[in-house]
This record gives sequence, C-alpha cells and structure tokens, in this order.
Amino acid sequence: MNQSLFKSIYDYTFTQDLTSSLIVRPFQPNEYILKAGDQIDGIYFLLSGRYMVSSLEVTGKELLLRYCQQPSIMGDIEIFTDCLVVSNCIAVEPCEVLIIPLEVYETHLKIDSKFNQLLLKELAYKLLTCTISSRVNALSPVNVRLAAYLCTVESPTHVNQYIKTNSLDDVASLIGTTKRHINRILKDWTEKGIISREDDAIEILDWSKMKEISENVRFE
Amino acid sequence: MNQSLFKSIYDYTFTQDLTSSLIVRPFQPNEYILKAGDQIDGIYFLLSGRYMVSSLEVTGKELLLRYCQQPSIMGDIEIFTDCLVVSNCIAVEPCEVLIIPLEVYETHLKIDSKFNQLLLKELAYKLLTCTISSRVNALSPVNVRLAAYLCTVESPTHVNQYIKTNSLDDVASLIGTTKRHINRILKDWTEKGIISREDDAIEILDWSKMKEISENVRFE
DNA sequence: ATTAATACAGGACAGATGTCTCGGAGGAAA
DNA sequence: TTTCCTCCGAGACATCTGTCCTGTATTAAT
Repeated sequence: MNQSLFKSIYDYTFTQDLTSSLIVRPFQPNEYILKAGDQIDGIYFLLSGRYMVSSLEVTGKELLLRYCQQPSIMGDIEIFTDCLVVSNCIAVEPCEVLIIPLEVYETHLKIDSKFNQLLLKELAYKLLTCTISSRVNALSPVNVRLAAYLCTVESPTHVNQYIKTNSLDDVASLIGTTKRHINRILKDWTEKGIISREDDAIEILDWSKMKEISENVRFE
Repeated sequence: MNQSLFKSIYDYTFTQDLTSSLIVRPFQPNEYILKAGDQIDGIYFLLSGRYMVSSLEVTGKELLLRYCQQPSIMGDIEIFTDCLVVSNCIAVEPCEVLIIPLEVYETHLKIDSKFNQLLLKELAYKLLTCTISSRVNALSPVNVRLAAYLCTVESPTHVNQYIKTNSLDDVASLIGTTKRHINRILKDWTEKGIISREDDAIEILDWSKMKEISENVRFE
C-alpha cells in the first residue's frame, strides 16, 4: 500500500501495524465498486480514477446522483446508518480503491479521533453538495441538466470533444428524462450550431455556449 | 442543562466539567435558529419542537429541504466543511436547542470518539435521507409534492386541520412551484371532495386520499 | 439479393406547469 | 357612501416534457 499517496490525498497516516490489513483493489470501467443491496464490508477510499453514483428507481430506471474523483469515500453512509448499500458506485475510468475492512475500523480506527475527523469532513462535504444538487435538480429543466451532464463528463482524458452517444438511453435515465426529449434538445442545439451530430458521436462546437446553458450546475 | 434528557435523545453523557459551558436556548415559532450566510458558532442539538430547513435560491425564492424533529443536529455541515451557514433553520414550533460552543468542541469533544460517533451517525443519516429525497423530489410532480407537504406539516399540535390561505405563496415556493399551480391543484381536489376551501383556510376532508396522493413522500 | 428484425430520429399529441392578465371581493380612506 | 387600492382566484396562452407511433436505415438471417 502506498502510504504517501494516501497521505497526500486524505492527509492521514496509518499506524504501521495496520498497513498489512488494508487492501488495494483495481476496478475496470463499468465495473461495480459497490452495488445497491449488497452488504457493506468496509470503508472504501478512492485513490485514482473516477466513478459515478447512481440509484435504481422503482420504475427500474437509474438516476445519476454524482460523479466522484479523489478524495472520495464510499461505504460511510451504510456503516453509520447500518443499512445495505443504497447506491451503485460504478467505475467510469480505471480506478484504484483502498479498502479498510469493517473489523479493522471497529477495532483500531473507531477510537482514532484524527481518522474520525477525516470521515466527518467527507460526510459533511457530501451532504453539502447533495443539498445543493437536490435544489438544482428540483428547479432545473432538462436542457440545463443535459448541458451540465456534458460539462461534467468533460475531463482531461476526453481530449477530443466527442461524447459517445451509443448510450443516449443511458444518458437519458442518468439525468432523469427520456431519450425522446434528449433528441429534441440535441436537435435544437444542432440547429443553433452549438453541437453537431455525426455517426454515433456528438461534437460540441461551442463550449462557452454549452457552459452558459448549464448555468454552472455540475453533477459533482 | 438536563443531562438525562440529552442522554435519552442522543445516547451520550457529557463529562461533569462541561455542563457549565453548554447553553440551552428556546426559540419561538418562525424564529431563525440558523440563518444562511451567518458564521457558525457551535453545534446545535434539538431537544424539543420542530424546525424546517430551507434554502434561498438565486431567484430569491426559498425551497423547502426538510422538517426536523429530535434527534437532530445543526451546524455540523458548516463546521466540518468550514463554510458559512448554508440553509435556514426556522422553528415551526416552540423549540429548545442545546448549543455546544465551537471552542468547547475543539478543546474537549474533538478527541472524544464516542461523541464523534454520534456526529457521524447523524451526518450519515442526513445524507441518506437527502439522497433519497433528492431522487424523489426530482421525479415527483407538484400534486404529489403538495400532498406530501400537507402530510408532513400535519402534526399532533395542528389539532385543527386547516391551512391558512394567506401563506399559499409561501407553500408554493417551499415546494418549488407557483401559487397559480397550487390553486389549480386545490381546485381539482375541491371538485373531487378531498378538501374544501372556506374563507382563508383549507380543510382536508379525506386524509386517506391525501396520503394516497402523496405516494409516501415526506419532507423529513 | 431478398426478407426480417432491430434501432433510432423525429412527428403528433396530451398532460403538466409557468407567465401574463383580468375581474371581483374586501378593506381603507375621503 | 363612494372611490381607490390590494389581494386572490382563475382564464388564456406558451412552454416543457412524456407517450405513442411511424418511416427509414442498418444489421442479421435465409
């Protein structure tokens, strides 16, 4: 386990005797890091990569809750409210995750106030952003949410400004709408010269306009 | 300070030397317990009464986030993300609140892992419910949200089941819509015999129907 | 090559919701 | 009492968004 990497991300150093109990696991894109309904077995710390959090609705559709980069902790809600995993965490890039098994937390870290401060900071941050996005989601029309989605998935690894559309259906359920409506908005943007559609991809021609439409809403 | 009351609500006992530093403050209905933009000065523990959490939008409207009863903690987000108060907490009933001044937390409780566990549990619980309501809010039409609002504010203290009409504007912004649309829905419900409007009040005639419409959504 | 199956964009329509506006009720001032 | 002002409910209209459906293109099977 790379101590100094963890230290640089989370500003916390494990005592020597714990490092052997900690697990570092890689995840491939589209692989579930946590799956809703599972029993939680530890506290997960993202070391590298990006993942998305989504939840399954009664309708069977999924709704995007957020994208996460490090520092980001998984499993804390479940452990402290003592419930099954509530949301799916799915890697969207190759990820590395440090897992602290639940027993290790219970026996060694529960009484470590520095470690608890780390968890408190992260939970408070997640709650803060959830509060913000809750309002935004309730008050933003679909075109704003779609623009926000496109701006959110734009990342340094997307060097070209193409976004695969082989999953328009996914995008639709992720932002809580239908593919029909996405198409309507994309057509409108195409006519306005903000994007162009070719084959199975969307090219964003006017990023500044796109950012303007998104009204600074982001899913992160 | 009533030790045993706090113990029974939060399952935590303060050490003797702290009780003199803790403050218990009463709040009247409509009084701000915390006001967005203020500097936070401590951790607030609700002992009795109910308050609502709302946030101010760029538009100047406010949006209802939730109603809270004990056990409920305020100020934790702000302290751990080190930011100004993000949401208004407004008493809706006479409330009693125990305030732990920030210095007291910093010097005595920050290193108290039992106390930190209490905070972690509460934050995780808030995040869990925020996650759930975020989805629900995004996907529920206004009639469901209005019914949910009415079901939420129904409490033992509201012996009469009347809602003042002069606050329809407030209700509208609280659930993120307009008074016009509220009126439309109320008219529909009146025609269906679910409610009746008289003078400046609304009487709910058919609570079971109202609960059915609300689809179990609640602002708490 | 022809046919069948699938997927996808978009037309048509309906329902939900916001904005603008007006007419009536009630209260305050003259 | 008359006039004026304010507030409220609701009509009219526009926009947003979901559902249903169709025509076309692409792919798969024969």
